[in-house]
Amino acid sequence: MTVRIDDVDRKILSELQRDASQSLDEIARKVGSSKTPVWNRIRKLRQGGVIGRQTVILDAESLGFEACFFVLIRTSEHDAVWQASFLEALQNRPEVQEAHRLAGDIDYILKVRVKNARAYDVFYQALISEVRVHNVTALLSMEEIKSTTMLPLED
Amino acid sequence: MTVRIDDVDRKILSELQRDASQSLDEIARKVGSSKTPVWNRIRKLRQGGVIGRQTVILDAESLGFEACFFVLIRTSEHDAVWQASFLEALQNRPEVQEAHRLAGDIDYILKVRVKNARAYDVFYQALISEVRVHNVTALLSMEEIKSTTMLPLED
DNA sequence: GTTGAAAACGTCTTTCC
DNA sequence: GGAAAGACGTTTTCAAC
Repeated sequence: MTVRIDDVDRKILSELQRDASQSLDEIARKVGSSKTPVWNRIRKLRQGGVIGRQTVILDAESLGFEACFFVLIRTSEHDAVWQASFLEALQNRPEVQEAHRLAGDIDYILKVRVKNARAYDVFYQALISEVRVHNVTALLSMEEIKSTTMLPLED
Repeated sequence: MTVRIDDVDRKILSELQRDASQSLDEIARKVGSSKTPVWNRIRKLRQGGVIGRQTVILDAESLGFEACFFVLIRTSEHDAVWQASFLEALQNRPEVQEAHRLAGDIDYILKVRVKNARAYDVFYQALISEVRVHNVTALLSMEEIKSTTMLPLED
């Protein structure tokens, strides 16, 4: 169930990720087409799951989220039950913004956004009491140099 | 120049990050207010930089971005010139979705989204030819368990 | 600070080429 | 598949309370 994506689709997606508040007319002009075909393509891409949530990016600092940690996790348990409970714990914690299962030596990496170091400790204590992990390393971000959700669609 | 944010603002922001395509009426109803005041608050939050870009989240896999790496970087150079050139290199590379300067042992972490392992190698070779780095470790994501830009505003 | 109304604008559908 | 047009809803402004 894969959607076929051509160059015009890619241009539309590129515009939408740059600024999702643009009007159809504006997008149509930029991609060299007109309202109806652009609208049909967007609908197709939405239905195909290529276009997901429409959202606004908020400024974390203004809202008091002043600490960001990358957490490297090693575990000794690799069975399905453990994995399911770990996964659920991550999904339920809103401070976890990203979670990836990794290849190699380190098993998981998390990106955790919290108000301050104390809030991270609360998170950490809660997590290790819920699921067994072998080894945890927290990397504290001093400065967010770059942060984007944009995919580079124009090659 | 900090914007004061109250509970109503937080509810509005929360709704906007959940679904930025909602109408003013809908948001107003949910936060227990009406169109005009909600509109004025949103404008204030936008001007104050609390609300940033409005975007759509695209499905990386559908678009052929099948590899995601977290890159841990150690450097021996810490002078301002080196840092500026490193920063610029990261800003100019669209495959770098996140870049943080860290406290401690590891100096930087990047999140790099590419089409495949070969594309990562191209990126890596280009980066180390542009700026001197002491040590680089790449962590390959096998599975994106969670990925969100939402901040937990309701405490 | 809220309400309500009006004008401008955008979306989505339908019809025709 | 694309253009045009229309019905409908939304945004934005403004005047009154």
